[in-house]
Amino acid sequence: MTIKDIAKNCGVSVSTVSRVLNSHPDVSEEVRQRVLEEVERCAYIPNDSARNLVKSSSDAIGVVVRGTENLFFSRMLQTIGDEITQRGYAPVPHFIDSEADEVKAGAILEREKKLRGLLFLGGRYDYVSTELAAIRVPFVCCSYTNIFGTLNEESYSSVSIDDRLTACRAVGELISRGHRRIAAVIPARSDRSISELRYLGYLDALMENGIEADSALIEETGSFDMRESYEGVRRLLERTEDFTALFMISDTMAIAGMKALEDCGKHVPQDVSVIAIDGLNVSKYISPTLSTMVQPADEMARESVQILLKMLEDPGYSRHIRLEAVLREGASVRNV
Amino acid sequence: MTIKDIAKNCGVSVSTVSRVLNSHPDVSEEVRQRVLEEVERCAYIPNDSARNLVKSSSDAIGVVVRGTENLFFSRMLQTIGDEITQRGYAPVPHFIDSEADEVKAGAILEREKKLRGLLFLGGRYDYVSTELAAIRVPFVCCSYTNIFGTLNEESYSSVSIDDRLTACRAVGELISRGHRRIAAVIPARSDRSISELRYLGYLDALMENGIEADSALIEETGSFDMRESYEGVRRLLERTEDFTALFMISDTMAIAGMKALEDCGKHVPQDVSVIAIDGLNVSKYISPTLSTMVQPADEMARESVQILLKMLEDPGYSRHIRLEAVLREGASVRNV
DNA sequence: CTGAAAGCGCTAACAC
DNA sequence: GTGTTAGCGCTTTCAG
Repeated sequence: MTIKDIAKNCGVSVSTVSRVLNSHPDVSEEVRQRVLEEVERCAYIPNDSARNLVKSSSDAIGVVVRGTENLFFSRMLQTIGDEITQRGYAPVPHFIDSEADEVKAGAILEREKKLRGLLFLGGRYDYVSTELAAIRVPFVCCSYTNIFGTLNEESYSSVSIDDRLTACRAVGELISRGHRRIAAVIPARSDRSISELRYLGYLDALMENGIEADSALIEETGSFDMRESYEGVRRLLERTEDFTALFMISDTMAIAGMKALEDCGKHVPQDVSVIAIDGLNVSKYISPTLSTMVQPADEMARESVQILLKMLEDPGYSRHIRLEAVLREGASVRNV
Repeated sequence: MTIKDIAKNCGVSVSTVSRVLNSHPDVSEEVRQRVLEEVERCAYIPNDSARNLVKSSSDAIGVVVRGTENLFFSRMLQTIGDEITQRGYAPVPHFIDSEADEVKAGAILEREKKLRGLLFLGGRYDYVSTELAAIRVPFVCCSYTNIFGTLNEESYSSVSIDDRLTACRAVGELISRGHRRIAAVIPARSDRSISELRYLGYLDALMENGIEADSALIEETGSFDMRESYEGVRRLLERTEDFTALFMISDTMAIAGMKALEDCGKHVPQDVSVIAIDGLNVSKYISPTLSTMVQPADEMARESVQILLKMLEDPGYSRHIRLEAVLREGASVRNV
């Protein structure tokens, strides 16, 4: 069933059917009705590949979301979609695996949908410019930066929190509450990515306050997985109990970590204070509620779209914005 | 940059380039190398729309995932993808909003990617056959059923738990532990969907055990949202404290509900026992751990793929499988 | 082994 | 208002 069949069945030409399908004005009401009925009757659906192929441009903006389990991203996607629509463009969301190559996915999407621009929700922190050659439209890295890469700053935009600074503030909060022995459970010390950045922020805070980092207080987990976080905290506890606070680099890790503490007889926050980064919704509904640095998801989403649209108008425009994560105080931290 | 440009730059024809790109054997090694280098140099990416358009068939199986925030689905998608790949087909995942029309999305995807079959992860429970006319390939409803609809059983397959029975078992568990006053907080009593089914299961359990349903113990929330669940439980508590157990129809709702109980001074499970359905990972990491009926995600995923593949081989084949959800005991239920 | 050419289904000039 | 037609970028016969 193609547009030809519909045309034939209605006794009109394909262009007329095409006009009806695309709500062009130059069609008599009578013909429009006839075509619409036939389309309905046949449950005809236009072939999108053919449409995209012939279209020379569009008002489409691709949104590549990396990691389908990331609640943080799916929430932002909502705002981004609304914002794009409201500005007269059409969002084209595309989910990929958290291990997948977002640049490649973006490049394919760009050609397929004739995109005007791209928004990446999550991606690598270490692009080099040659691999970005495949992307020929303006793009914004949303919620991450290219701090470990060598990209020319003018060639793209980014909107995110300052991960290192935020981690530093989180740990600083613990220190200001009197904690000195602060453990950290992290996926990796040097993944050239978010884990490394937040770990560096942890070190910064210690340094700033004249506290010596103790490697016995640092445990690596290999991933952001809850099970691994749980086990990481248990390993930490087996090695030493000599700490009063625990810094976790994500909310989900913190939730699993708190459970490990409880299971080992350590009460939060009486025995151990816990602080994290992200500000997920669920963190408000656990006991005790988690103290966490909230990423301004909505603002991040809106800023990203705004910047991208400005890049479309004005080639050469680019911005790198660091938004502030603010502490949402829960009940997981106490003064010592 | 199209296949033509590559061909021209290499001094060969487009068909030769196409052959190289699709790893056909009939190309001299020398030419293959030349083409590959040029492709690399130009960061050329074939246009997928054009490919899909010209392709007459494929080994692609569409997986329409409804609801991007559903952790349960993203976990199943992994297994489904692996299983499809292993069987020699190619999974084409496609995420849509939880409010979106999965049938339409599936139909579009089917034509665009020339799918052999479709797998729906989440969808409406009340299809009528006319709206399914748009789908011309075998499909399996995964994790839900068409119990409120009028679809011909032979025209499709489904794999899911028996929601009503599972709810009945969950509440039955509470009753067997001595509870008689059992409250329920649900999105809706009659949404022709999962909420209604699980609510009916709740009523079944009461009925079977000669307990009269008390509408004062039932609170509707309007959605599965955590905030709404939290507020629902608070409303319930304001109205009555005369219950010893609480049935929540999903894990996330239960987590928020437990928080509401705690915030109102009700300890779980000392004052109120809580049980739910789903078996999310996170439910193992909250305090107290949640007692919940676990949906066999992996088995569901694998069965779905298996059935779909059989439907491809044997048109006319169809199955409707109800898998069993098993209780994962947490610490949220006590005997009274 | 390689090239020429016929479409895949659709849109958008361009005629009438 | 409506029809005709030239591609969009690619794969795939069919010749050579």
